[in-house]
Amino acid sequence: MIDHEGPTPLYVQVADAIQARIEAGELLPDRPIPSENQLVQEYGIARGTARKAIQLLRERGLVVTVVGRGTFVVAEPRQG
Amino acid sequence: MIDHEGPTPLYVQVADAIQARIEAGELLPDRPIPSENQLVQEYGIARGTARKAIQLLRERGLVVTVVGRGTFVVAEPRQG
DNA sequence: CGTAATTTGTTCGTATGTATG
DNA sequence: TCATACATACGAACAAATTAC
Repeated sequence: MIDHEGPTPLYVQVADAIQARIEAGELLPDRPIPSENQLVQEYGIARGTARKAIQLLRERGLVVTVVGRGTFVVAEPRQG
Repeated sequence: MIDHEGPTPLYVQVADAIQARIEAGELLPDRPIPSENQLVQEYGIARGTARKAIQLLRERGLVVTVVGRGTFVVAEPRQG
């Protein structure tokens, strides 16, 4: 699922994978995505890599992060 | 007692130190080891580091942890 | 019964050092 | 030199379980 060798950075692959899970309806609006540590487990990556992936998703406007709580799928997947 | 500079990770040093205290009979079977906050004070470390040290001791089969109570020295230090 | 204090569990924020390409 | 990636470590906030009052 994640290619640790290929040219695409891991954090981009992980961000894309999570985005796919959101668009597939596996991860629902206002509900949390897996925690950083869970992403570390699921994808076999370092925490810093998980954080960069989540940061990418924030920049894409797909999630919001709350300290001490987690990162949540935004209610409106892009809109005004 | 704890070397904050050397190559050995702090959490390993702290785990080793606690194990030594168990083997020396300072920390007795079925009795609690110092709480995470006490370890923070005693060793001048962060709580996360104390938790990683305790996790190591659990993996070594030396202690068991109970939520809201504490971490206890196992009755049988390895046996069948 | 409710409240507070203690203790472990979980989560994100940040910084540093190391290694690789 | 820079980006990527991992490991370590400290800090802060939030949460749940237990115990004392």
